[in-house]
Formats: sequence, C-alpha cells, structure tokens
Amino acid sequence: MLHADLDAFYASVEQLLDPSLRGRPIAVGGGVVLAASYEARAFGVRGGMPGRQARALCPALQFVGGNFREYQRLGDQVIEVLRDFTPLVERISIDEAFLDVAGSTHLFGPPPAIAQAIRQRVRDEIGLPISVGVAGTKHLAKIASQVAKPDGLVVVPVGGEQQFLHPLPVELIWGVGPAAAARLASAGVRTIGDLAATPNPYLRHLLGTAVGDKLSALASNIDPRTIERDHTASSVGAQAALGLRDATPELVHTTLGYLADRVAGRLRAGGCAGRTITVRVRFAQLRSVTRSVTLPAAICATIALTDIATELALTALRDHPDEPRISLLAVSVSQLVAQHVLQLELPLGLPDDELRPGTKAGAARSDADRSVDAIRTRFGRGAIGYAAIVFSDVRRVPEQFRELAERKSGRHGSD
DNA sequence: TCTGGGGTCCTAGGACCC
DNA sequence: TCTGGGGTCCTAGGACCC
Repeated sequence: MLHADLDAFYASVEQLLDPSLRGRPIAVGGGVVLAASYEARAFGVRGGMPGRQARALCPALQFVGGNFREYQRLGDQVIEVLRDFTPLVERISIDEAFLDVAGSTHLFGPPPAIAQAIRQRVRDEIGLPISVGVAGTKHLAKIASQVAKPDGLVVVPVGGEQQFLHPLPVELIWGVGPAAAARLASAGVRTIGDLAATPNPYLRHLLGTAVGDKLSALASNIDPRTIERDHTASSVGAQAALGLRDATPELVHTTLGYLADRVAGRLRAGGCAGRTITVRVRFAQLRSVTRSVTLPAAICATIALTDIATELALTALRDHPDEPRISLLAVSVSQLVAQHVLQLELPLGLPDDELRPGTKAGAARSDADRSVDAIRTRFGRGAIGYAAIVFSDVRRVPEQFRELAERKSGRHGSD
C-alpha cells in the first residue's frame, strides 16, 4: 500500500507558477493561512493560522492569492500519474491518495521502486514535490508519508512495523487530534510505543470504544481497509461566516436562502436528494448548536430547503434567547438517495399532512429550480442567484474557493 | 487574537418495535 | 404487571481531517 501526498500543495503550486517565490516564505490566503511554504513553516507558520499571527511570526512572509483553478488542474494531473501505475487509486483530497500496487509489481517492480518512480515523474512532468509512504496497510502508509515529508520516501519493511512506529508521537496517528492527544498525555501516553503498552480496556475508557479499539488495532498493525475507488458523498452542505451580526429573521432567511440554493443546486446536479436537514448556528465565542429534522421523503428543491432550514435556525435561536448575535450559519443535507430527473418531476402521491408547508413540492424539481439550473449550465453559477445581493456587505471568500472545497470531498471516480 | 469552507465518524439518550 | 433483551431510527453534540 502506498500513500502519496503533495507537499505544502497550494504554496508549492504558487512557487511553481511564479519562480520569484521559490525559496521564500509564502502563505496562500489572507485572513487565514490556507497553506504555508516550508520556508514559512520554519518560522512556525501553519495552515489554519490567522494571517495576523503568521505575519507576526514571520515578518518577511509574503501572502499570495489563490489560483484555485490551477490547484485543481495540477492536483488532477498528479492523480493521473498515479493511475498510470494502478487503477486502484483512492483519492482522499485534492492533494493525496492511497494506491494499492500489489498487482502492479510485475510491471513496475517492488512497491518502493514504484514509489520512487511516482516521485520522479511528478517532479519531472508536473514540477511539484510529493512524499510517499510505503507499508503493508493504509494507516501505516499514511504515517510513513507524514514522516517522509518534505519531498521524501519512507518504506516500512514487513516485520519492521513496531520498530518504525514505537518512537513516533501519537499525534501522527490519523484520528488523534488535540483532544485525544491531551487525554493520552494525561495518562502518560506520548509515543505509539506507549500506546502499544497500554491495555485496550484502558484506552476504551480513556477515549471511547471506537477510538480505543482503533488505536489498539493500529498498535498491533491491524488495518483491514482496502482501496475504495468510488466514494460517494453521504452529505452535502454549505456554510457562511457572518462576522458577528444581530440574528434578525431577515438575515437568517436570506443567508439560508443563499446556502440552500448552493446545496440544493449541487444535489440536483448530482442527481440526488436527501431526507435529513441539519442547520448549525454559531454564536459569539464560537459556541454553536445544531438542529435537524428527518423528513418522510427526500428533497432537493431550493425553496423547500430554504424554508425548512430557516425554521430550524429560528428554533435554535428561540432556544438561546441570551445569544442575540450569530457568527455563522450552515446547512447540510444527509440521508441521500439517488433521485433521477424523472422522479423529481413527480411530487404527487404524498398526503399533504406528511410534509410541512412549503415542502410539498420538495421532491419536485420546481420550474424555478429548472430555470436556474439551466441558466447556470450555460452561463455559470454567478449568472443568477442570491449571492451578489445578499452578501454585498459581507466579506466573502472567493467563489472559486467554495467550488474547490466542494470538489475536495466529492465523488472521486467520475473523471 | 478567534479565522474559512466542506466533509466523516462516534457517542449517548430517547422513542419505538418485537 | 415493571421485569428482559435486542435492534433500529432519530437528534444533538463533539472530535477530527483536508
């Protein structure tokens, strides 16, 4: 099993496109650092960090704008290189993938040779640094690629797993974040070796059964996961940060209208609809709550989704009268089902009282939705919709970034 | 000094059914 | 009558990942 992971991807693309940026500390983003070059990381700059903090750490830091279309294009090119070595490629984000090369060795040599060939081709043909981990399992390959960074190759030999893993910090394990790491540290568990020496019942007690079992399995090098080529999304959502604003019904309705429009449009474009609608409301100090409802029938109509989402949000606001201001609204649709256009045309057959007001047409693709979808197909998403009006006074992330983020975790097998 | 957007999975309690 | 067990679905919250 191989895990291939492009290094500081967005930043590396910027340095590829503009040679004057090479060797220099740069960050992609502005208000927040989306990616930092390794030169910037040397100063402590990290992804997700506020831009102001990054500048304080590294005064020479240069912010560059995001060429999001280029990120997508180059990320796709790299995946195509990987597919030259095996059809068993599982893309897990724009810049990383697992490969099962067990069936490719007669053509390309043993896995370490394949890994090196991949690195060479990506460097020569695309111009980007990529790190690769080679191991017997997905989990271990992923850890190996992290250890290999930047621009390296790490092979974990069969039988050498324990020796490789035991000195490493538990934070390198996929799924161990700040909360789990803190709990483990409080129990004196800092390395994977410590972890291996910790009895499973105690891990379960500390972190819950699922995480505890997962960590025990990893420590024993058990990972039954295989490559999944066609990954279908189980939810579709959108969110908008609002600064901190009075939670008026108008703001809630227009914002959720905009978000529902995005989500419903993507559902229709993907030929699906969903039964569970979830709304998240974030108040001051990042406190957030969710409200959800599961409908008897799946919906994908913009107006129905807007109405239900608004109602859920207003419920949440009523439950928190001490929170007059909100900083974010989010909508997500889950319990997805395939819903082809023909079915979407058939809203009939459900008793009126089974659905809430405004939802009756929910399963239908309304005339309005059909028209909007058609216009967007021809002229692009910006051609019609709420966005320009509603958010003229709100600082918004570039539309391209949203579209990129959508594809990041969407269907992978379609190209 | 709180900064973006899009996701997945787990847990716990309650409702409901057999 | 309040004593048993098991399973599924739903809701809300939280941790984590890219």
